[in-house]
Amino acid sequence: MALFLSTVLNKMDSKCRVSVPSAFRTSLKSQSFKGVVAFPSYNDNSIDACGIERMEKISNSLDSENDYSRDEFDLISLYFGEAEKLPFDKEGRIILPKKLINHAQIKNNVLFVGLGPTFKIWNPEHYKTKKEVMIKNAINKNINPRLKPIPKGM
Amino acid sequence: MALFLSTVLNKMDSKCRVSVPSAFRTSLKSQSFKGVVAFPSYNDNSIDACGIERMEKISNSLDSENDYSRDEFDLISLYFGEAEKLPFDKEGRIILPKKLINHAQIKNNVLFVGLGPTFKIWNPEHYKTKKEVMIKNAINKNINPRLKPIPKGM
DNA sequence: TAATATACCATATTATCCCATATAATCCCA
DNA sequence: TGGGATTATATGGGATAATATGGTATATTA
Repeated sequence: MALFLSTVLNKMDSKCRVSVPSAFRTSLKSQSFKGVVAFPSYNDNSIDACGIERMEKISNSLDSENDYSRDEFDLISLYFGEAEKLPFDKEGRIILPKKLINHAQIKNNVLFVGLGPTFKIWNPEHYKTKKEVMIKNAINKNINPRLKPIPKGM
Repeated sequence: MALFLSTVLNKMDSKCRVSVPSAFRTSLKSQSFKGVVAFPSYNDNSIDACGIERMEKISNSLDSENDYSRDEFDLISLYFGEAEKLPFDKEGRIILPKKLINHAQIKNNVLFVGLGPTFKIWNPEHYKTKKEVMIKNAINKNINPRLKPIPKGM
């Protein structure tokens, strides 16, 4: 499964094209669909994105035994309706649909932020704000910024 | 899993390249990504680093059953955004990104300090200070410098 | 035909490769 | 065990390739 790391700032042109960071493209190289799957985030004004494999896995899990609640099931279903397949062009760019641009209020600058199995696409200014809020919140609630997993076999 | 030991001092050149100590490279040899993953440390002005396997484990735990609260999840997400995949060149060097150089205030000298499953990259002068503080603190609190197994966390 | 989307080409910038060399570590055999 | 020979490592610089990004031409479709 793909692993997305780091933060990259790129530019969107007049045709709404943006280069997906080279490192992200490399992470996706082995997947069957050459591009990304993107949909509006429900938590904030950003775009969530990942490779097709992840969507296929989620799709399969919906179709077989799972312990999703009715509400969770409904929410996940919504994602599929709003998801877009965005293929790479020859230069490794995708075209951002108007809907997603509006949702994330993207102008010229586009920020790609790795989140492990997924990544987010932001208007950089909004990300800055969001980040500050997250850090402030963590300090307030005294959350230890320690990577707690390493669950087993580490 | 990799095991990083000992302390090595190397130099960063005008292109921000540094040799990763040969022993560290050997520890990483079996991993799929030929390089290191690095991110700013929250606790001090140093760079935390490890192999890709460790990040993959954490990433997988995010994407499957986990007991992270929403706040913890946000905070861990920040790690991925700030982490950088730094591949080895043919000579076993990595290129330190400006962001990390600034965070650790690295000039020419670069100190690699093994920490077991991870290692740290320091400006040697700052490490010296940090070390003195740690030792002083241990003496004050009368901590027994005995190595016991460390169950979890990093 | 107009409007839109896709493919194709050009280029500046940046990162990567490739080679050269000094130093340090290791080997190997007398 | 000593000490020269050999190999590995760290480091420097120039050549080469990849990336991001802009623009033009061709194809689609309304």
